[in-house]
Formats: sequence, structure tokens, C-alpha cells
Amino acid sequence: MNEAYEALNDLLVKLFNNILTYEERALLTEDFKDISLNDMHVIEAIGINQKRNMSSIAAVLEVTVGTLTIAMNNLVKKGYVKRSRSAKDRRVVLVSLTDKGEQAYHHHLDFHDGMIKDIMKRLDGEKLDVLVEALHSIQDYFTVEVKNEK
Amino acid sequence: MNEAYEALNDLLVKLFNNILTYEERALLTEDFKDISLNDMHVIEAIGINQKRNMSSIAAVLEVTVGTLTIAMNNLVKKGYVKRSRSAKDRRVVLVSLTDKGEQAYHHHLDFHDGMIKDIMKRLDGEKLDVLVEALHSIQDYFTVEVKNEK
DNA sequence: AGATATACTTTGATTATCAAAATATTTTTT
DNA sequence: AAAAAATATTTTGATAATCAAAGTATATCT
Repeated sequence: MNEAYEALNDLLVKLFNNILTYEERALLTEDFKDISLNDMHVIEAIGINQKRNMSSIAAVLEVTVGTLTIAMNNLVKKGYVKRSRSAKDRRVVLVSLTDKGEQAYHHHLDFHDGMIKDIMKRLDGEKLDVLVEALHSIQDYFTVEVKNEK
Repeated sequence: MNEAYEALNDLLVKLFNNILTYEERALLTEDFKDISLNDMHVIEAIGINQKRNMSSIAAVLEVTVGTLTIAMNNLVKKGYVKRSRSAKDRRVVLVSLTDKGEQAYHHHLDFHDGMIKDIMKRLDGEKLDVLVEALHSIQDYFTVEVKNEK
């Protein structure tokens, strides 16, 4: 086979298989070792300076609300998240980040920021554009081709 | 912020968070819906036309041998994998793929092949080189920068 | 031969996940 | 306004993935 094919295959397979492990290692350092990468993604989905209800967060994360309840119990217990009831509609549970939760949120953001800046540092403007284009292709592949197969 | 920064951030975050879900959807169709993406990666690690022992597979997958035993029990029960004892060293368990296991292996390979060809189709030779270079940068970032932080 | 090392499995615990049942509250219908 | 239906969330029961530590069988070393 073609050289580019081999290189792409090798790189993408490795990246796919390990990206979450990499992220986990990078993210769950000293201060935040009592939570999982999953928890971090829940924190990311809650967002800063806002209260969000369970259903909308579950939809973003593409998990059932039941699954999210369990994750949230954990995060509340560990002091990352606060729960409250909506006054308007008392069925609705509103969650928001505590100070500790906001720190974790920023830690995650900083990780992404560091990674992107590092990648940008290594590639000049034109190459960067190509990377963006290529990543779009990958995204397209998954959102168009793959979804249709299903 | 910079435009490329935003685009990269958006694309990488989405890809990171969803890549495994995408792969799972694409992979676990009709014929192979009784196994998980995880199982598929175990099958990939066993490989075709060979017998491998538990420890080496666990090392490749970066899980404990105990974890692998459980996955393997499942795959044997479902008919994807065969176990045998090494004649040389009777402590060693050798695993290999059954016909059904090899079919799954190829299905996985075909998925990767399809994806790579699709991406290549969309990018001309020069752009392809840039993509490969960029992916190397990402890999570098994780294997050098991140590991040192740990 | 006895002690130590190695390869693997088993056990007990935790986390993530889902579907379905249960609970509480709101909205709609009659 | 009471009853029925819908909605938001939690709880329950099951399964999968994971680890560390204990247990079992076999091989190697002294």
C-alpha cells in the first residue's frame, strides 16, 4: 500500500484508541484525582455560571437521565456540583458547579488550550488550514457516511 | 481568539469526545452486535493466524491480565476466541481467533480502511502530507509533553 | 527438595451504562 | 375541578469494564 495510507492508518488508529487514555492522564492530576474523565465531561457539560436541568445535560452527553443521576450523585458527594429545585417547575432539578467544580472546569479548559496552542506552534498558517480541513473531512465521514449505514 | 484556534478547538474536542461512539456505531452492525467495541479491540490485539498469550495482549491493551481474563471469557463463550495451553510451558494460556473471530477482525479492518480511503479521497497529495505531519504533532504532544507532566 | 518466581484466574469492590418501574409535579382533557 | 395524561427525575435490577489482591498451577533457581 501507499505510504500516506500506512501513516494515516497507523496514526489514526493509535489516536482513536488512546486519545481518552491520554486525556485522562493529562487531566486527572494531583488536585483532581478523585474524579474520572467521565466526571470531567459532565462538569464540562454543566458549564460555568449557570444552572442547567438534568434532561438537557443528558441530551448533550447522549446518556440516559438515569445514568446522569448516578454521575451527579457522585459529583455532589465529592463537592463539585450543587443541586436545587426549580421554583417555576418543581419537577425540574437544576445543577450548577461549586467553586471546586469551576476550578475543575478551568483545568479541563486549560488542558485543551495547551494542546491546541502546542499543535499550532508546530504548524504554520497554511498547514493549519489543511489540518482544519482534514479534521472536517473526518467529522464528515462519521456524521454523514457512518450515520447513513446505521 | 484566532479563527484557526476556534476551529481546531471545536473539531478536536468533538472528535475526542465522540470518536469511540462513532466507531462503535459504525462497527457493531447486524452481524456483530453481540460484542462490544472493547471486545473488538481485544480481537484486534489477538490478531490473525497466530496464538498469543494473555500477558502480552494485556500489555498491548494496557489493562491488567485479570481484566483481560474476563473479556476473554466472554469472547470464548460467544464463539470468537479459542483458548489452549502451551505445551512448552503449561502455565501459559494461548488464545487465537475462531473463524467468527477472524470475520470480526476483518470487519474492523475494513472499517478503518474505508475511513482512511474516504479521508484520502477528499485531500490531494500535498494536503495529505500535511495531515500526516499534523497528526504526528498531536501524537508527539501526548507522548512527550503529557507524559512528562505525569 | 524447597523456595521463589511466573502466568493466569478468581474475588470483591467501584464506576458506567441501560431499560423499566416508581415518584412527584404539571398540563390537558372532560 | 377532578381525572387522565404527560413530563422530569430518581430508583432498581442487570450487565460490562476495570483494578488490586488473593489464590492456583507450573516452572525455575539455589
